[in-house]
Amino acid sequence: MPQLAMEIGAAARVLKLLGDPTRLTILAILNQRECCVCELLEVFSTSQPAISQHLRKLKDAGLIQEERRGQWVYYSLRPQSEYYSLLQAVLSYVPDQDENIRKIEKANPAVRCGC
Amino acid sequence: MPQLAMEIGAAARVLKLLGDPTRLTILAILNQRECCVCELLEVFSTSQPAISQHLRKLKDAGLIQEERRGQWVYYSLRPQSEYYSLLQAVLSYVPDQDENIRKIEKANPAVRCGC
DNA sequence: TCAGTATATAATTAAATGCTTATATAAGTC
DNA sequence: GACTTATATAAGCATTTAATTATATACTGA
Repeated sequence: MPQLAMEIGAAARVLKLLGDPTRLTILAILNQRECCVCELLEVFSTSQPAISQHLRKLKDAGLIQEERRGQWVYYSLRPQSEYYSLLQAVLSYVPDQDENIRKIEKANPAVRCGC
Repeated sequence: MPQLAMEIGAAARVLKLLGDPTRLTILAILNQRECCVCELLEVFSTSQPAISQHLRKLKDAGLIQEERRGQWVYYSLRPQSEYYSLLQAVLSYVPDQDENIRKIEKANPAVRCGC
């Protein structure tokens, strides 16, 4: 069902953000599970600053939110976003990220010591 | 309802095409009515080659199709596209283009003589 | 306070993007 | 065939984008 119509320029701006494979994958992952940066790093073969910069763009657009917990910063989707349902609609066309999440959980980078 | 999952890189490529305000508007217009290039030109304050170049990208991606009729080339959405339902989902969040279509019909550039 | 880990920011660069102008192609009219 | 209209293509250019490397900041724990 269509939502409230948004300005077309604003929609294009959001879609442009989604139109990058790294960002789209980040969003698809965050749609299944919040993650910190070092967890997302496990998924991509790119540098940490590159991921941080993508996250910043998504945050600036209000699509995601961050929450610091100790030394980690956890990112999650921001359901209050005006574009949340557009995002959900798009993500429903994207494959689930179980594989990538398995990769994250296997590496388990956010916990260094199991003592 | 989610469709068959598509490759995430392919989805990003399509979304990148949608992430331009001119192209997104073109698609929203074509979703309501087929148009030739000179009709689309009425809507945007940009050059004819710019519009043709956007149309070519959309055609290369299989999102639209062209049909020549005399000196005019009419463009329309391509429902057979693998991405048609993603496109429809996105367009449902975009305002209707009645205003732009009125502009086209008022100018009526594809017919020069009413005799 | 120092060392280590997590993350962000800044500066630089290469590549991609979208526009413009100029020109080519195609069809229609006389 | 010459002229006009519609559209496409090519070349050039300015801007944007996404990456990299280097560095700064924030937190943790000894």
